[in-house]
Amino acid sequence: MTFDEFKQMAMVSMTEICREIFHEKQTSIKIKKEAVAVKNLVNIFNTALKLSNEKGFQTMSLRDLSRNTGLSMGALYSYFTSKEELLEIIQDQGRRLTRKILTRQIDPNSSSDEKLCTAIRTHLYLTEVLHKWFYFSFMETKNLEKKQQKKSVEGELATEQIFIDILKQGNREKLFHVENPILTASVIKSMLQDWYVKRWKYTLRQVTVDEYCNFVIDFIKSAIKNKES
Amino acid sequence: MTFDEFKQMAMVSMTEICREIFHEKQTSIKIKKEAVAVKNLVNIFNTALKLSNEKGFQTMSLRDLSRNTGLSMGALYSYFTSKEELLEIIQDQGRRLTRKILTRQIDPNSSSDEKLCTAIRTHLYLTEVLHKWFYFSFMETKNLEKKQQKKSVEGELATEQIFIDILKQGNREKLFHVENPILTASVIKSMLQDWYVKRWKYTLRQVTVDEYCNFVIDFIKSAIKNKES
DNA sequence: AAAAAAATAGAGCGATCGTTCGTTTTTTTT
DNA sequence: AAAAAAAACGAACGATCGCTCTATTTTTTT
Repeated sequence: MTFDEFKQMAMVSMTEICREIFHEKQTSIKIKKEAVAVKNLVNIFNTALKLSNEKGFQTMSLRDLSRNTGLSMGALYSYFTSKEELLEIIQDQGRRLTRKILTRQIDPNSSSDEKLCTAIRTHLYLTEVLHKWFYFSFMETKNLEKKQQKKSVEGELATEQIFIDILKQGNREKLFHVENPILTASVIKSMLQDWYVKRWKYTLRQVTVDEYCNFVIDFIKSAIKNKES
Repeated sequence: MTFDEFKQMAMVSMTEICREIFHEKQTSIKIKKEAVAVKNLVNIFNTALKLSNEKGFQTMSLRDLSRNTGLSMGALYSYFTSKEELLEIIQDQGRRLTRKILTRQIDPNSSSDEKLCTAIRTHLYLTEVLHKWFYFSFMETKNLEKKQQKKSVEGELATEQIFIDILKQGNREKLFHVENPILTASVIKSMLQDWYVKRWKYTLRQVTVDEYCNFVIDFIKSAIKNKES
């Protein structure tokens, strides 16, 4: 799957998930018609992400959000009951999308070597498409309430576990030689994270997502490949 | 130098720098006596860092800061002219300390191999001791005004340049084989960053700074060492 | 096209924010 | 110990925050 196909898939999923949210949050959302609700939800989420990435969610006032979405204060509060809830919905929406796409991509019957490449590529493509959400999620986690914070941590550790499992499989297959799979997965994840956290740096240096992807795969493989075979 | 020695050095530098700030910011600071000023500045900075790391600088109100430092609102405003300025002073203070310590440690006449180890170790020790500041700086950069943001970016790129230079020296000395020193330095930096950004994860897994340090050095070396020699 | 329902608008509320400033307390000097 | 200087105090101010609620506009149904 190329990056452009990936991008399109994510876009479709975005409105899909807004439709899901509309049906699940009937108690919070005062709007009756799906078409209206979904259209405005997409607008609200995208605008909130844009503003939050510029100056942080806390600093973004709902009047900012009102001005930038073109919706009045009253209209906004037809889609969520509090600013806190908006934060939670956005986080939740991103987690759904991530899970939906990640599990779809990795073929469980492939070799550790292939799995590693696919996992890295998928993760980078995903964070490239959903850059704003990942950056937002990364920055705002500590502002969530404890319960939501826990979900965020679980999501993070789950992603890491995927890499731990791949590395262990690689050890069994004698393709990799990894003494400490946990720390290795940690540093792999830190490299993937850098792509969306320090996005400005790579934009500045005109590094594309495919270039970065290939570089990271080569770097990791030369660090962990089994030299005895 | 062991980690404990390193820790003590940073503590001394902390009050040193508060003394510097006191003398330079005479226009902002209304306090006359150095001893009083330095004592309270240290208190204010440490408390502000603590609160900011819990809930973000923007969310921390000056009444929070007042309560936690034991100083009144009026007293606080004897040490800075605005909340914005406080943010800038803290950022500036951290940058000074980083520069002061990093340049002190690396011996320009050593081999690339040694330099790499020293740079990694020093960076990790430094971020361990000044964890709160590094985390704060990382999280709050986007809330600075453009001019201060630029300083922050410059600091980041300067640190990265240190690694780029070491890698290039390693290529010349035939100790390393690094095709893309810029991207390699980038991912090295991302691993070092993970230590203070995802501190909770390593605390949870009971990984010490020395363990992480040794692991990262091994990982990087096995990725970049010249296999033809 | 009139009536009903749905959606939006935006002024207004109490709370809290950053900041100021006259007063009080503490420290230093005489 | 009295006078002067330095430091700390904390109530008060205007601005802005999240949020609500009624009036108005838009859309749908009859």
